[in-house]
Amino acid sequence: MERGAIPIADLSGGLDLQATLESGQSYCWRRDDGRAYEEPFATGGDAWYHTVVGGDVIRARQLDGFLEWESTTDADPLVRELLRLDDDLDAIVAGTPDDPLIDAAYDAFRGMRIVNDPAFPTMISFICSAQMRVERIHRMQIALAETFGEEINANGRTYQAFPTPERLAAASEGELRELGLGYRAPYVRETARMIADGERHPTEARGLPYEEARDHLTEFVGVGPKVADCVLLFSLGHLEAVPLDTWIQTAIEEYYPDCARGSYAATSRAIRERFGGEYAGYAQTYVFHYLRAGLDP
DNA sequence: TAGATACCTTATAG
DNA sequence: ACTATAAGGTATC
Repeated sequence: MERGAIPIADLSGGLDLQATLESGQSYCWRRDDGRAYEEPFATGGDAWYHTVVGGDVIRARQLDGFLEWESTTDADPLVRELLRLDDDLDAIVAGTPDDPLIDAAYDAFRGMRIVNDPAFPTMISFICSAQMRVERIHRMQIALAETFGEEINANGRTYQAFPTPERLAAASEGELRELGLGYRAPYVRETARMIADGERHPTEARGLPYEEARDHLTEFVGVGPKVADCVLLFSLGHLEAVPLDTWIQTAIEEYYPDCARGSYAATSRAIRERFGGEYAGYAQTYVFHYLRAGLDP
């Protein structure tokens, strides 16, 4: 295993690894201790987490001002990329419009970063997220990896990669339902098949203008505008995407009623503008986590 | 094109 | 114990 330590003092805006990984934006990392992410998130800010990317295992934890990592490869650049450590978070916060709710959320969890997860696992996990609680979404992804994922042995431990599109496409609907996916099972299967067959791929949305990118992603089965926004924000670098989930919808009614426009597309445009445009997704993720933690007055 | 409804499964509230 | 309700929505009509 190779190792490294990234000084957090060098990162604009700092880092809160636990908030980053346990705030419900990423389902690609697991705690080494096997603890499920509790609501709103588990205690223990110095826990080890691990993920598998491209056949390599990466472990990471935050301790004493450093982000420590261990990996089967030289993971320094990969860790920076996956956790968007080079985002100028101070500048992003400074550039966000003054707003009591956003300010409070930024103050509460400063250092939380938007993740940059691989596209396929992100798309599947957010298809699974429909009408689900965060902790259960995690368990579903773990079940998928343990059932259909390739095993990787590293440093005397076995890890499971997230399944390939081909493997999930080959699973039966019944097998997926047995893992607790419910009505999402055929969505996962069909979207996996579309990708495995090369009909289209989520990463094609990376270079498109935001709304075109969102429309592109909704071609996948089980992917509506909300899930598309999650994939754009947490995997494809569209930091202006603001997923309109139940928490944000409620916040719009309560704090930004003038942004409620009836349709998803129109409300999306209004709230993106209110949240500062280019980096509106950062504000969304902080507000989401803040509301879910029950910190709003 | 906007609006209503069904949908798996689990956890929690009453 | 038992029913109602809601959980990071989407597809269908």
